[in-house]
Amino acid sequence: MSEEHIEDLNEVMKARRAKLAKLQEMGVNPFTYSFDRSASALTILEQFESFENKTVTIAGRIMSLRRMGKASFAHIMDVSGRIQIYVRLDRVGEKSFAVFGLLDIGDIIGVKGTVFKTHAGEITVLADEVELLSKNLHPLPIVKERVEDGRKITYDAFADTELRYRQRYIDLLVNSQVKEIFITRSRIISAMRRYLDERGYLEVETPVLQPLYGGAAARPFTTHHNTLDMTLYLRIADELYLKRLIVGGYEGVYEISKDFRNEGIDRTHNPEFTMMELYVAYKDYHFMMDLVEEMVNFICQEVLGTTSVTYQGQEIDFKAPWPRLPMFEAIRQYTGLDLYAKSRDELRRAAKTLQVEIESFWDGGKILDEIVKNKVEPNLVQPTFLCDYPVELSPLAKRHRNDDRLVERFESFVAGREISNAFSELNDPIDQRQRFEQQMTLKEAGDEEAQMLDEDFIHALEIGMPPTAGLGMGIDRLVMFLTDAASIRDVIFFPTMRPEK
RNA sequence: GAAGGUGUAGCUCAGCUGGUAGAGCAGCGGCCUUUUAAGCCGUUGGUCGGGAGUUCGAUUCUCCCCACCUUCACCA
Repeated sequence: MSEEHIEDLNEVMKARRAKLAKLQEMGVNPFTYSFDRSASALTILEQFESFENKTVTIAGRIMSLRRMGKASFAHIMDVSGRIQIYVRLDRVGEKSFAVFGLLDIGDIIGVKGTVFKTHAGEITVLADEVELLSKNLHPLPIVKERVEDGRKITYDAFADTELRYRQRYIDLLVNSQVKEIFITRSRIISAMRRYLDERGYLEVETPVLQPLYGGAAARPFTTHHNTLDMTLYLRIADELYLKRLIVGGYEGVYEISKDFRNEGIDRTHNPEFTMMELYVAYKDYHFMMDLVEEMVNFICQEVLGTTSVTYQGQEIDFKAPWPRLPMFEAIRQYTGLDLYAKSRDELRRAAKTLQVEIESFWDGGKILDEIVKNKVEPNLVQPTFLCDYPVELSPLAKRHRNDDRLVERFESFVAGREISNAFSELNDPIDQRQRFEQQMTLKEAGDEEAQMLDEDFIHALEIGMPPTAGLGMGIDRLVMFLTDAASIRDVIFFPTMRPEK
């Protein structure tokens, strides 16, 4: 603060500081300690009849200011909303009115006054006392709104996406719908917790820093521990640790946490994102499909009061049950080709026919995955379970009870995007070792996302894991669907950005 | 990683084929005691993302760099 160069500040900021100095000369502390409130803006607006002509104390940030000589109107905003205040010289006295004259949009104030309705019909607090609580020194974007024919028209919206993400605190202040999105996000997560807690699942925490990463196909972030002098990875998934807890005797555990994947950024991917993983003993993937449907329905009802939403112009209904579409049937349906039990070369030809680009080192599973990604997934607009994946794609999933080529796995899709991934967990340690070894082969062949062999995890399986169903659900994407957000950055407070130079 | 787009006052934007910048809002001064995108009068404010080049002269043309957006690639 002492290093601040006043001469570098622009005119507006200089004016703010001049006012700050003036206020201090007048004996006003511009950064106070606390303030007792008796009501929020919203409760006064909603319960006007019981507040009319009563005294209230409220606090909030000045968001608009209309001075008219010896009287002023302003809107102040607290977490619940905005309410107008009316400050008159003859009511607050000369000193207070002079202090009020030095206030700006962006200042945080406390007001004691009487609730009434103006001639124009707006519920307003007629101030008896106004107290500055925190001075604004950097001007806020001024966003003005007008209601015409019931529609809200916004003038000079704070719309620069880069600034909105970098300075989210401003975005939250001036774009009211942004605050709503994040409140909805919170409610979604808390509804999910409630659903899981009510069913007796135990919320747990497992390591973020891991000597071996696993549980998903992804490139990790690497870091280093000084004292141990060892490389550690930021987790790409919780899976292998949560399954160790099932081995340890818990019968239902879940974790809601950040995972980190060192990959591209676009509107559905952020390097750190929130994942919910759940493992339930003695259950299989059929149980997990039922659970996903039911849990998402529960969340929709709790948060939105309905299961149908509009996402980017598309009507989507989460109402259970969702279709359960075996992968090879889906491929038949959307490409006309039957790719079941085809050789790698046959799959290559199919990819070529379908104009799906593939890499030379890919095995049959990976080629299939690419075909599904391009030809099937975009069609899955309404919530759908795509199930029964080829075994090569799922090194941690259990073989299908009726088909050795497949695993008991499903992913759920909405608007062409995956929101969950689950399977009957592989608990045969011998099979698991072979799958890991196959992954190692892929890794050597150049697949950077192939998984690493985790001896301790196999050791755990050798101790014995009950049959278990496991689930991973991307929270950010779920939030996107329920808030109609086009970009993952709209549902993450502080998305990863390059630093400003 | 590739292609395209954008970057001008605190905010939202305008600036045609090069002549060193404008508007509205905000700010500042004045008038105004039920206004509300308050109004009226006056006024301040910009290394035109950064750097280099071409030119008598660059916000405008060229090149490099930076950030963001979109699409693709990659990725759940």
